[in-house]
Formats: sequence, C-alpha cells, structure tokens
Amino acid sequence: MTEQQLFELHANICQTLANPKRLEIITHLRDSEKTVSELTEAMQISQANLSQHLALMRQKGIVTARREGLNIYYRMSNPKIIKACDLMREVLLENLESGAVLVGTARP
Amino acid sequence: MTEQQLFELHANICQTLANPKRLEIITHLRDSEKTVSELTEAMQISQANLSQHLALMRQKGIVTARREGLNIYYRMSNPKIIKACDLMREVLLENLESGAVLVGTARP
DNA sequence: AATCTATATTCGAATATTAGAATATTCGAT
DNA sequence: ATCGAATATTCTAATATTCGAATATAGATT
Repeated sequence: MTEQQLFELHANICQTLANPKRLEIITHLRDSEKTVSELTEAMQISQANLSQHLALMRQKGIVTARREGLNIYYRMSNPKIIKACDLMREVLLENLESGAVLVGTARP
Repeated sequence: MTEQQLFELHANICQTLANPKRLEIITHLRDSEKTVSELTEAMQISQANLSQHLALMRQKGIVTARREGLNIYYRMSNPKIIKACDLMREVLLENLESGAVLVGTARP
C-alpha cells in the first residue's frame, strides 16, 4: 500500500462526503440508527435516490446496515466520521463569519 | 442561510478535499508554509496543475497565500482542516485493518 | 403462491471534475 | 525597458458524478 494509494482512498472518503444529501443523511444518523423509510420521510429526496446514496456510503464504509423484518436500519459505522464532519462545519462557519466568499457549486 | 445551503457549502469543502493531490498538498503544508516551487519539487505534479489545485483550495478557504518577492508561500488557513483530515485517515486505516474493501476510484 | 411493503439496482442524460497543453502575468534584476 | 524566474489562467478532451425513471428483489401477510 503506497502513500499515493492511501491518498486515493482518503480522497474517496472525502468524495463520499462531498454531497449535500449525504451530509444530511449523516446528521440524521448522528445520534441513532434510522430506517430508509424514516430517512425518506425526514428528507426531501426520492426513495430511489436515497438508496443510491446509502449504497455508496455503505461501500465506502461510512455507514452500515442491518435488516429487521422489512426495514433496514442504517447507522454510522464510525463516530470519527461525525467528528470530522463537525470540524469541517466549524471551519465553514468560521469562514462565513469572517466574510469569505465560498458560494457556488460549479468550479470557480 | 438555510440548512440546505450550509450542507451545500459543507459539501463544497469536502469536494475540495476529495482529490489525492490536494490531500498530498495538505500533508506538505501540515507543519509549515511552502512555496509553489517547493511543492512542485516535493510532489509528482506539473507546476500548472499544482497551481490549479492551489487556486481551488484558496477559493474554498482551505489555504492562504502570501507573496514574498518572486515566491508565493502557501499555508493552511485553519488547523481544523488538518484535524479533520487526520480523523478521516484514521477511519480509513481502521477500515483497511478490518478488511473492508474500499478500492477503486470509479463509482462502485 | 399471490401480493404487498420496504428497499435496491440499472440505465441514461445532464452536469461537473481532472489534468495536460499552451499561454499569460507578476516581480526582480540587469 | 527588457529579460528571466515563479506562478497563474484558459481551453479542452477524457472521465466521473448526479438524479430521475423504470424495474427488480427480499421478506411479510393473507
């Protein structure tokens, strides 16, 4: 495992966090596991699209799933992810307060 | 500023970290500022491409730059970014040890 | 076994990102 | 003012991501 490969895997994790809906999923899973239905109801997103995001997060090891009857419960697989997100959010808020311009989703 | 907008800006920060070269830049800037030349020599990357990455990181508030004569020194704008990266790296290493499959840059 | 409910997968078009190539800018020295 | 060194920008083709639409699967219920 070269350092370059580690950077690539690390970038993969960041990439998985780099989506507003997935970040919202993470905040919903912050304190407790949730079913897909619960998430669908809590968010403004289609069930299919939510399932796509969850599949991606599963494959990257961000969340884990367990089935219970018809429902599938998702939870964060590692609380450090939440910590990392919190830190980035702090940075964001500090930058906003200091008047930095961070708008725009397209490449600047 | 709605919660949705915050998620988008947050995703923007994650997106900016979601590239192996940019993560490598961050590790090079971990302890001290560096000039573009120093970074170009330390990494396997063209000067033009490095400059592109630095511009993106500047615009997202990840790094800041100061000129001194011909050289431009870059440094991390907020140590919390480094902390967040460290946490994600820890998660990555833990996942690797537990045998998770996280390979592949393409969409899984 | 037929059916219903919850969830997942596949496909495709629109959009975004990446890195190389070429070129431009900025500053210091002569 | 011109030149050279350091850095930045623009353009572009290749590649990757996103989300809706349609469809598929797994388990419960009758």
